Amino acid sequence: MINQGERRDFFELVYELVRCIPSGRVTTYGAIAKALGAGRSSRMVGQAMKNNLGDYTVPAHRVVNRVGMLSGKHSFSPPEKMEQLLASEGVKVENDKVVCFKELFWNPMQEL
DNA sequence: AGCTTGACTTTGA
DNA sequence: GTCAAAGCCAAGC
Repeated sequence: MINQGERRDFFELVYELVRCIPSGRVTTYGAIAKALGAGRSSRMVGQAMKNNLGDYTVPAHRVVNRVGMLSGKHSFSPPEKMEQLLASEGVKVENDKVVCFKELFWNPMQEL
């Protein structure tokens, strides 16, 4: 259980889960939110990521929306950094979308 | 206490 | 299959 104490903010829980994402794999905001028991607060996951950019170091590039599109790539220092990082991990990105997203998708609940 | 915002998701056409 | 509209949840003001 990633949820040791629900005292923390939603953001921290998101950070922990995102840190657990294996290299070369990606997941969706909804899956994260659901894994945390937040239900449909997928938007908040994104906000957490944005917050992380300034405070914590989390592989936010491995988090995409439900269709595998790099929704938040614009929030990266250079937007191109996101696809670059993904490419470095073996994830191919085409037109801001993850190729074979279905195959690369990492289900948090399946691993946890 | 209430309203606005958001790196989303789901549903209906 | 795609496009537009409504919904949900939590944080920030």
